[in-house]
Amino acid sequence: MTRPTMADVAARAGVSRALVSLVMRGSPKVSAQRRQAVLRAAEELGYSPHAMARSLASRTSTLLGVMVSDLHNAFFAEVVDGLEEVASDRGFELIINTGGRRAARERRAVASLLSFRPAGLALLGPVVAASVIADAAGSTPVVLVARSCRLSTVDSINDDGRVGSGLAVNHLVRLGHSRIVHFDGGSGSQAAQRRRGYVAAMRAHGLEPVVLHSEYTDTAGARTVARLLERFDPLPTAIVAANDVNAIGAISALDAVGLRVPGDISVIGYDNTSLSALAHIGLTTIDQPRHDMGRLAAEALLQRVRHGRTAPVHHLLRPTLVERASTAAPPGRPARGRRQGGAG
Amino acid sequence: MTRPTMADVAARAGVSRALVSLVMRGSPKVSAQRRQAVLRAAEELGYSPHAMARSLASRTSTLLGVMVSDLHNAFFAEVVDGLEEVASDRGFELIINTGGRRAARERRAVASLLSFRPAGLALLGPVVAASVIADAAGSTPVVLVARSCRLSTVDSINDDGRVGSGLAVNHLVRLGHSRIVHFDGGSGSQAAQRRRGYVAAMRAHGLEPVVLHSEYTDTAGARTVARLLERFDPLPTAIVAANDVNAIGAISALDAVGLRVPGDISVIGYDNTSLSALAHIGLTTIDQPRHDMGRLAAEALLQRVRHGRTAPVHHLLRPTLVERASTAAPPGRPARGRRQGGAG
DNA sequence: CCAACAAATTAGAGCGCTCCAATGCTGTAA
DNA sequence: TTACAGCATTGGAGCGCTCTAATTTGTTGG
Repeated sequence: MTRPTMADVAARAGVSRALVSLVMRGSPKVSAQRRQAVLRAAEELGYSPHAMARSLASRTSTLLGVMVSDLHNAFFAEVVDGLEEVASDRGFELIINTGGRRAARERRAVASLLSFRPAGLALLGPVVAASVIADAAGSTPVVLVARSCRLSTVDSINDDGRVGSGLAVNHLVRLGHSRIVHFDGGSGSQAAQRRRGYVAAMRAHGLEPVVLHSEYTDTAGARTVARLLERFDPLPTAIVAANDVNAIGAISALDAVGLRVPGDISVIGYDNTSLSALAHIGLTTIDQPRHDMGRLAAEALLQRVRHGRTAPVHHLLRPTLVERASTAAPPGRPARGRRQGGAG
Repeated sequence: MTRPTMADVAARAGVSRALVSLVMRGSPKVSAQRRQAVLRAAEELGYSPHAMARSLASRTSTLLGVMVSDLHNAFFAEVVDGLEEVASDRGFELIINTGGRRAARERRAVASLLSFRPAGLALLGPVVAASVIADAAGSTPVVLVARSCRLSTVDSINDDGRVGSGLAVNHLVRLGHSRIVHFDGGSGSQAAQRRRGYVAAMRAHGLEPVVLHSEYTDTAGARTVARLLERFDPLPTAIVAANDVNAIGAISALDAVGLRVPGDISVIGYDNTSLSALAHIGLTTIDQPRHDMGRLAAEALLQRVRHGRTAPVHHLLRPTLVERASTAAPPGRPARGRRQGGAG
């Protein structure tokens, strides 16, 4: 029942425990003959090294702690996926727990992860106080994802919500739009940045920004369309929605009153969820490189671990425009194909 | 830099290391006075026990290994969420890696998890050979999720795809439908079971089953509608789609030729993805209790760990019908509200 | 044939903890 | 006073490994 240990392998191979240790760690200073003997003995006994004992003895860890505010959220699940990819590639494992967006639970979750003395700690969308983060950073490298916090001791990975909204506005302006409104995400995360990006981009084009309060849900998107119809005449020709779900709600509300997307009005989402990619919906949207964020987070930790970097890095990733079928030239303009610009 | 150990706390509190150990484990056989002293010393030094050293010494683990075939997939992400909920509730942590649906990688992933000597191992949708699973089960409790494999040593958690399709058919029959077709999921996971459940339920109602080959994508759903329109006259009055995405594709294709859902034809999905809940779509669908599957998986492991259960358990969860707006009585029948039955 | 050196191997302490057996300490009964 | 509980406390071995320093083995040159 109890698994074989290094001593068992050593006994079977007729060598010392230390030699088995060297073989297991792939040391070059072992004769080919003994190596074979050890490997065979290990094979026969079904031996594999005990990672915890190894970690304790060597005072190093191959564990990366990950505190996810909410795994249910597809955004974080993909970040974790990216983290895992890099980690396992480099021989590290992820140890994960969640904080449920509650500071007290997050604090306990972080403490629990730290009790394993991980090589590093990634906090995904934490709501916990900066002091807790600083504390953690005192005992292991820490990287923050989707949370900015300019401590001098932690790395951070964020996407640039301002740039994203700017891309959306630029795309619409290029198509010929000028009456472009923004449905904002209220108090949701990143909403403020997206709003600022929209306003800045509009001003940069000499256009008047119009922000309608909304939320990150489809019903909010639909309600905001209703307000739009009441208050605006003429209607705007394009909507920069708070996110994809909000855009879907807006589109269905427009559809319900006989307005065609993109024929009468263009709509652009944000997040590039799997939703937006459905052929039926074909939503033009802004993609956040979630997977890359996870990868970069892992890289940041491993750089500190393996290369002893101490200066903080702060990645601000550029989102990209994913053009699909919900945007086109405004009505009255020459109808062009979905591709703007180009030689045709 | 280096964190304080038990010896540091003992020295500061003026007691032995063993006493500190007792206090840390909450033993009742410590005088209140010493306990205070130890706790204060620990507090002052910022001491917290080293989980790995503890685990090594006590020959127990508070780690549950989780091998996910694909975290990118929302289904598994939610299962992990359920696992995590129960685990952290019981003082366990999850250690996670992925196998990318490739047997060789999965084998390595499992080995890597086992090297931490976890208290148990959950395999989510593994494709690896049964022998590998049996091996793992030799050294720690194992639970399989979304993979049936009747080894006598492992537990399993699955949803019953046959029951789910049966629910869909029953629902439609109750609404008055009799010409009900199934778009199947081809060779996708669970597709065969859903197909069998559909066929069996139709036969049970004395109806003729009609299965059209399709796939788990929206474009496949649309293509299959095209085939339906070519070949069937009269058209069926209801479609049991392969899954939600397939249903969305079907609905948009029906919409494109002027057929109304549910006015002209009812459509029912499968999976209850976040997609189906959008107000705009309002897809009637079959819900798999993903979160519960994760919870049950964790419970199964912990029962073996804590209560020494050895007999395998095999949970086959009943999916449930989630009624929304894409199903109604067939045309020609008295139009009723969305709720069938009842006193009204 | 032996010193000198490099390469291969090993003994043993130690990582931070748990756990068992042993110790000290009080108070009560004989 | 001694004996003996009963409880609180402690010493020390040991969990499975790594790592340093020491030892053994093998090779070469004088």
